[in-house]
Amino acid sequence: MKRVSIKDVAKKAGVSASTVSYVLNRTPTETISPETTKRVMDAVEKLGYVPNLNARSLASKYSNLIGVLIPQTEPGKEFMFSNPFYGELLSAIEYTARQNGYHLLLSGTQEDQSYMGIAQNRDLDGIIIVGTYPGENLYQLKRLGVPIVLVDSYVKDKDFYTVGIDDRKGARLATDYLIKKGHKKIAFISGSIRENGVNIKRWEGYCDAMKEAGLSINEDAIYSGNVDYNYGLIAAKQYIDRGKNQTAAFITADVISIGVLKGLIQHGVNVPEDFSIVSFDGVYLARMSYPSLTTVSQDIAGKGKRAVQLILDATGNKEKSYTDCVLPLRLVERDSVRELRCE
Amino acid sequence: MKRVSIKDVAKKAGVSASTVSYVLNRTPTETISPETTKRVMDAVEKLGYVPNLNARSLASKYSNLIGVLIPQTEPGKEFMFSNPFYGELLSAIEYTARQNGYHLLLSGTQEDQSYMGIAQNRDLDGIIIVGTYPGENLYQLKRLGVPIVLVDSYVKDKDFYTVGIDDRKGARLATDYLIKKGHKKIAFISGSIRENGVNIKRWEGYCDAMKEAGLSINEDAIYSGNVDYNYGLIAAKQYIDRGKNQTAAFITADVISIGVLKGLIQHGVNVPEDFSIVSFDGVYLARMSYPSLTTVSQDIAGKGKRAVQLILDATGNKEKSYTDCVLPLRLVERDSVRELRCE
DNA sequence: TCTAGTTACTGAAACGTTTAAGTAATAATT
DNA sequence: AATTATTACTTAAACGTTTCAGTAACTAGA
Repeated sequence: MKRVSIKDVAKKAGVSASTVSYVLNRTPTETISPETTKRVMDAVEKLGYVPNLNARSLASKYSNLIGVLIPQTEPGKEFMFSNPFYGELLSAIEYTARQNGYHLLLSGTQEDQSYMGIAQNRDLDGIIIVGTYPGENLYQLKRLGVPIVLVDSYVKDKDFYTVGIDDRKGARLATDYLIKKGHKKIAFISGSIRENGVNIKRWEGYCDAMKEAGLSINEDAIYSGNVDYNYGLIAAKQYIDRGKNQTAAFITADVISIGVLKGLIQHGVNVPEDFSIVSFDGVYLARMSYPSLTTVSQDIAGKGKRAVQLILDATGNKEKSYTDCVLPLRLVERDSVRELRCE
Repeated sequence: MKRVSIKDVAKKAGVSASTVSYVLNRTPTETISPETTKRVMDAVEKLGYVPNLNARSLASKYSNLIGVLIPQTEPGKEFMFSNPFYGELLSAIEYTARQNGYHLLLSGTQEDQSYMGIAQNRDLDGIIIVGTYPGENLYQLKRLGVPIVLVDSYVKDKDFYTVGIDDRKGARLATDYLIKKGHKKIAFISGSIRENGVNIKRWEGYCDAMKEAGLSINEDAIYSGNVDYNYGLIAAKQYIDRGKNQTAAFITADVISIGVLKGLIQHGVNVPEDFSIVSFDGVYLARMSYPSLTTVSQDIAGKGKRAVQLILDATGNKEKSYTDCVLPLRLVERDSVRELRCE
């Protein structure tokens, strides 16, 4: 299966290989006559020539490839996407990249693992890392000298671009909403609360709101586990076991909320009649459930788009603008919250 | 940002570049002494050398890259993954690939678009194409001479490997189940019914079951649209508008079912009390809903795994075994079906 | 008319690997 | 002791591009 190379095109067009390259890349410093251009393009067409991007990237240090690292949420398990948020984000990244002639090199990551092998390998033009934490495996990547975009990370380092949201404010928005609706005993249900992670920010936002409203935060109102459906089931069970001491919850991810919803119903607790939920993310799932979820909705598509654009801009040598990108949030009211009348 | 190359390692270890290459690739025909091996490995370690896979693949025609093409379900829209099935499948593919030292080159596809540009570019070791239809853009790819795995396609061509399920049998399984539960008027709700697609097979399976049971298929029991949540809402509305003439439905995708579920509830039709649903796929979503869905469940993880393995085996020159891979199905009983007592 | 500039190319090195073929030293066979 | 094998390497070509540094022909300026 002989592949057609630039030399074949050159021969057919009766020019040198470099001329073909110049024609194809419209290098602005070179001047090629219209007739030659046409002859080359005809040959390209006729032979069905597609440049080999491996060779191009080897020669030019420019690969049209963006690496995307998404955490493997359950180590050892097959499903990287136990949270649909990742799928939607990836989808937006892929779409934007493709619109701009880029492709994606996708890899799941475990935290203990070096990112280097994945990243150094192929002269990537940029790397998008989702939800990572500070650590050596991350800082190593700086050596590559390519733009790196951190999505949803609280890593403080000027060498990285970031795309995120104001998690603290968002959590506050959610909690305030419940308070406004008359709730006083509000649970906090989230994934694991780790330093420099999004959940700790959301926890802070929750505390902000509670404190400002003069409400106390009881130990037994705090639930923390994995960010997945199963944990939602577990949290619901715990809520029952602990004695149903809250009338509402702020839940930091829609997937968890869906699990909680299911768990509660199984135990005869109805949402929103008996229990109100405001959650976070705004994935598609949030509108699919019954009742649908009132949630702090992120612009997930915007997040992916921005991440790619930051890399494109950085590659195109534009000034490092928007180096930290904070996207807006809005609370979407749906059906999972009941207004509590004052007793 | 000087990258360290094989020559740097060679110099440091006091050997030639080819020796380093031989050490690293454990080429079986070459013999390298233990001492040299150690010296090279030490140098690699010390310099933090990682081979450039672009160069490797240029020289060796072997890239450790698998291309994955997933249909962009809604052209022009950002979400390639409007059906969570794709996310789960991709996830399994990624995991298996990574376990074997491969990475994924991901691209969404529109049907009218040539696959060539995406695929020829980078000396892929194999290509996995999800849910495609016969067409020139597909057959062109044969020229590349790399193994191609078609997932969920009814393309008859011995040059492709396939991984799929028996859609017809699965649909029959679903419909039979409803019939066994006493239903006689059973709707068929699916994505667009196209030649050589999965939906036409599922339609056939539905017909098989109905015919065998001596049940008639009414025009107004057939619903066809997109494979997404929104279409489910629409179908539910149509069901109401057409006069609620069925007691149950076989729905060909869980996402659609979720939409139908929601649409019905909004119109006061309860599942399973007033209407029963058996659907297809077995995505996570199916257990998350309320009521959870009785569904014909595929081994999605197995599908992804098999697809990757077929490529690995083909690359490793093993005999073309399992060239057509049909994975098992099973009906998972959950809460969306009610038994109809005979009247 | 001579020099300097411009236009439209070409030649060849370079990118970082792999791998076929070659070589020198030592070991085994006759 | 001479020949053949084996071991442990090295050399150099090749993979398919890009791009720097020419170069030849023509044009413009003095």
